Formats: sequence, C-alpha cells, structure tokens
Amino acid sequence: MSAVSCTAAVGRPRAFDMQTALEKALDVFWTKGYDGASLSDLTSAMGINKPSLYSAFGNKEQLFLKAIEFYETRPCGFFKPALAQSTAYKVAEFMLLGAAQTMSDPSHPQGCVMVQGALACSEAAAGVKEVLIKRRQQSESDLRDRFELAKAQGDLSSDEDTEALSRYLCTVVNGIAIQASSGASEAQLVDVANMALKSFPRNS
Amino acid sequence: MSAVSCTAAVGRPRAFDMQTALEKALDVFWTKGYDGASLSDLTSAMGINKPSLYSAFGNKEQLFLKAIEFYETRPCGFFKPALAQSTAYKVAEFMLLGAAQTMSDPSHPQGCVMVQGALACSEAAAGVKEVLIKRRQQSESDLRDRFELAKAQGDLSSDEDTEALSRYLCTVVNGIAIQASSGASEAQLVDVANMALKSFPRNS
DNA sequence: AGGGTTATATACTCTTTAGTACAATACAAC
DNA sequence: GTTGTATTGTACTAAAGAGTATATAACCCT
Repeated sequence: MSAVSCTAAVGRPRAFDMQTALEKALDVFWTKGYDGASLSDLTSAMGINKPSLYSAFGNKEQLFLKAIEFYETRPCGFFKPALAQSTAYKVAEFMLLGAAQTMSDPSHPQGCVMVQGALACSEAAAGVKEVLIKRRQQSESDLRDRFELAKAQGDLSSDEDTEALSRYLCTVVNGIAIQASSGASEAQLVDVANMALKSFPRNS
Repeated sequence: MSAVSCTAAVGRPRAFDMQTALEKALDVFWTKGYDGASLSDLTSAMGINKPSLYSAFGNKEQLFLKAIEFYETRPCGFFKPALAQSTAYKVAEFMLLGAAQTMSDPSHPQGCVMVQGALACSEAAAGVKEVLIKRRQQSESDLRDRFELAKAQGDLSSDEDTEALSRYLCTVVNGIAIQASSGASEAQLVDVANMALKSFPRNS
C-alpha cells in the first residue's frame, strides 16, 4: 500500500516487463488516440490481460499519462537536445529539423502523441486532453525561456518577441506533426522546416 | 428508392431542418472528433431521435462526411477566398490571416474539423480519416496550382518551388489549427501568421 | 373522407466498452 | 514444506456503443 513503487520481491513476480508493455501501449495511443484505443487494443498489444494492466498501471487514463511521460523522457526525443544548442538560431534549426525527422521516422507511429493523443475528444478524455494542452504550453514556455537566455547571451537581438518566436516555432512543429501523421515523407518535412527557418532571425 | 434526393412533397413532412441539424452535428464532430462523438451526443445536439438521423443522413459515417462537406462549402470559410486573391503573396497572406481569425472565432468550435475530426483514431474511423487526409492534400495541391498560375502571371518568381511553398503554408495553417483548438487567441495566431509570412517570397 | 407514403417516438437488438471478483499460481521468507 | 503476498487467467458486470423493428402520426393526392 506504499505510495512509492517499491520493487520488493514479495509475492508472485510480474511475468512481463512494465517498460516494454508501456512502450506498446504508447504505440497504440499514438496510432489511435485516447478515444480510439480500446482496452482490447491495449492488452493485446501489450501481451497481457486486463487485470495485469489494471494492477500495474491503474486504469486507462493513468496508463495514458504514464505512456506520454515515457514518450517525453525517452532518448529519441528532439525537444530537450534542441534547447541545449548553443545559439537561438541553432535551437530553432535543431527543433524544426528534429521534428521533421523524428515525426516521419518509420520505426514508430508517425506524428506526435502529444498532439494527436487527444485533440478533439469525448468527455471521458477531457482530462488527458487538458494534460496534453498543458504539456504543449509548457514546451512553448521552455522554448521562450531559452530564447530569453539567448537574448542575455547576446545571440538573439533584444528587440525580438521571444514569446511570439517560440509560439511560431511550436506552431510549425505542430503542423509538421499533422503532416507526418498524414503520411508526409522526411524529405518533404525537411523542406518545410527549412522554409520555416527563413523567418527566424539570425544575427550572423 | 430513387438515388437522387428529390424533395417530393409526399408523406409526412420532416419536422426538423436538415441543414440546421447538419450544422449541429458538425459542431459535435468538430468538438469531439469522430470517435469521441457518440450517437447520443449527435441526436441530442441535433434535437432529433436516432431513426430520424438514420433516415435523413444514412449512418454516423455518412453524417460525418456530409458535415465536413458542409464545412468546406459554407460561406465563412477562408480557403476559397484566399485562392481568389490577386497575387501569390496576397493568397498566402489571406490564407494565414484567415486561418488565424477563423480558427479562433468563438462563434463556433475552435480549430479545424478537417484536422481534428479524425487524426489518430480507431479502425471504425479509418475511412473518414483517409477522406480527411485526401481533402487536406487536395487543398495543398489546389494551392500549388494557384502558385503555378502566379508564376505564369509573373507575380511569383519562376524558380520558386510551388509544391514546397504550398506545403509550408498548409503546415503552418494546420499548426494554427492545433494552437486554436488548444485555446490560443486570435491575436496570438495573427502573430504566428505574420511571422510565417516572412518566409514567403514577395516580388515587390 | 380515404389510401398511399413518409417521418416520428418508443423500445428494442447485439456488440463492445471499461472495469472487477475470484480462484489458481508462483515466488520469498521462514 | 508451509505461510504470506502478489500476479495471473477466466469469467463476469453494468453501462454505453451503433443501428433497427414497429406502431403511430402527419401530410399529399384522388
């Protein structure tokens, strides 16, 4: 009954790997969205039965939240590496090209689960929709903070509107997500990314 | 049994207006998406019972298709007016600003039903998802055709890649749809539109 | 006024949905 | 080996899903 998920080796051991199961669940939500993903879809993709799912992850909503948490922190993400670039322009470049490449990558579902996981949805999904909106807004303000830093460091002109800049970038990234989920190729999305970059101020 | 929907005044007259009912249905699909919109949601919004819905519109899928058909052709759309602008740049400007205004308009659901109606969805919605993708791609190629015309008319340089240009614009418009459906204001979206316009070639 | 025709409301069908009860099972600790 | 604990598989529940049968009501035409 402890709140922390302790790995005490007591009782029958779990027969599946939670991390792999979570990845499978993520793929289902990514492809079908929260409303479109049924528990049957989830359990059959995860290779487990419903009681195992419920005991390990809570319920459908909590499973979704854990899945997108994993999505955000897994190594192949492009967002955090983008923020770590050395100049504002390089941040924007890394972000747009990273989005173009990652979202069309055929080794996982196309697009972005943070966008298509719950965009227009039932009341049952209203909670997760709000969470996704908040996360996207958080990304936007993280990006703005990075550009404020760039101003302080002198690689972004001080009269730039960092909020508008970050919103513009996130808008294009979201648009790229739509295109990718509609079947656009990496090459096509890289073109879009490069065209979007033309609007971005460079101080060279 | 005739295939054409003739308005023969025979039998009991319909007690509701099909057009208004269709608009109500559109609002539901727009807000909840295809998967998230239940028949109860639809019938209660339309103010009719299920048999009326089925006799008037076929089934859920056909109702959705008729709803988006109405969506595309209703007067408040911005796409066709954009194509009618006199120069390539004005087309782009009208398109982006029109998207920013229309999609944040509080007089109807925010965002774009062609995007959020069925983005990631169940197998039951796979058909309508494909239709939406095709419609969006059609818009993209209509825009490209318009830019090809602009080349011929001399208001767009002949070495521009019209396909990349139209894809870029549609990507930003789709991104604006996401932002609007997440609660962005018109002013914020107009900023995005103007920033996106900076990438667009002007021959002035 | 009566017959033909179509829409309406109620009540139903069958399937699928999310979530759970329970008995059997597999391990650690003693 | 027995006990305690936690997971597993099967079978279940109650609600909601899409779609329909049927009887009644409202209209036009003759």
